[in-house]
Amino acid sequence: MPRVIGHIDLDYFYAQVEEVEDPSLKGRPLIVCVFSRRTEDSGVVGTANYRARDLGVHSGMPIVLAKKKLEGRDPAVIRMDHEKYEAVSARIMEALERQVDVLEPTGIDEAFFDLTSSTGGDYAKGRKTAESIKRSVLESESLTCSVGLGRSKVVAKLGSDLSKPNGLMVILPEDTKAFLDPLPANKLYGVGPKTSSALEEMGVRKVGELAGAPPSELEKHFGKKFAAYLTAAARGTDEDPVKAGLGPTQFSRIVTLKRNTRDPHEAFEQLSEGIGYIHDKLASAGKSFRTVSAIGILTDLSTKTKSKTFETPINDSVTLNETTLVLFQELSRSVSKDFRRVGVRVSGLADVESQSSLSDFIRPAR
DNA sequence: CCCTCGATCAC
DNA sequence: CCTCATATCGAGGG
Repeated sequence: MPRVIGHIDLDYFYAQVEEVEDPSLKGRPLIVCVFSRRTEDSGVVGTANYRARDLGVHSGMPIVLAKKKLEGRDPAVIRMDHEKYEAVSARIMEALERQVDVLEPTGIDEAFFDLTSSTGGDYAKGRKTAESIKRSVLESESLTCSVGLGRSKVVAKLGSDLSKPNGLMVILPEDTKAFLDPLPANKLYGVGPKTSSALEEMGVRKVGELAGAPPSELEKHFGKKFAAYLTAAARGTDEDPVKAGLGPTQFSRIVTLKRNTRDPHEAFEQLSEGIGYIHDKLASAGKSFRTVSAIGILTDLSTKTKSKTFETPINDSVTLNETTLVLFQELSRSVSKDFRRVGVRVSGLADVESQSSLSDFIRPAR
């Protein structure tokens, strides 16, 4: 029996949340911005509403450029408030949990879900559930979303993508091939700019062409694993299951420096708030870590990292701070350009609880 | 098998 | 002009 997989995507999420909070923004082009505080308007657009998108603005665009495009259009410019969107997202995800068999959040504004067992593979039932999900998000949070339903994650994601905003697209298993074949290959989940241009060089532009491409050719360019994924994705036969949300496995924070430098103390100084933030995240998640990484983004925007892994999990802030500084001292010696941005990451997370829990002293039977 | 690091993706 | 966070993979070294 084919699976019934869904993907839900909250429409232009940050901007829509702002519109709900202040409906007077609705008629105007709106951009939610990440200010880097380097200069007055340095930074990028996080999300734009459709009014702004119609005028050529998109996420990732420098704020200065977006403002130019919106000049004379009475634009609303709002600073991103991540905590606010996080809270809305958490409420929605919690409600979704109760309406599907398995929920796998993949970002603040999107999630995969599985309806196979509750629908018994009946797509008409699946559509009903999807409609009811859309209704409940609208009623509880006044937010529109887009939902795709199909036999695999890749197909479901395409459905939500192609139907947005406020859409619902159901791709029946028997229609999958006709649906996929004519699409541009770069629409597929996992096919970004690099993969896309490599595919183009081999003469592959459509999903249908990718589906029929010789495996040996794909493996040569992308390696065995990714090649197999591409073929399955293009055929709508990727079997990747929807996995119930497993907690985070790393936390990181990156800041843009006020001015370029390679002085490790200056980098550390400007990052110290970020390190405090990481420590708070660890504490509230009840996690310790084994690995710390210092991250440097150089003036040419290339990335350099240096990391250290401890024998046993750590959770004290002194060690975190000291280690970060040392790593930056080492990192700055290895670079020939200044840092533009610096960051810190902790990974290899472990539950603080489990460190001294009874289970650690019980040898698993073999 | 583990660690380190860069690359890629997508947000 | 160029933010920020996370997961995953593969190469290279041990």
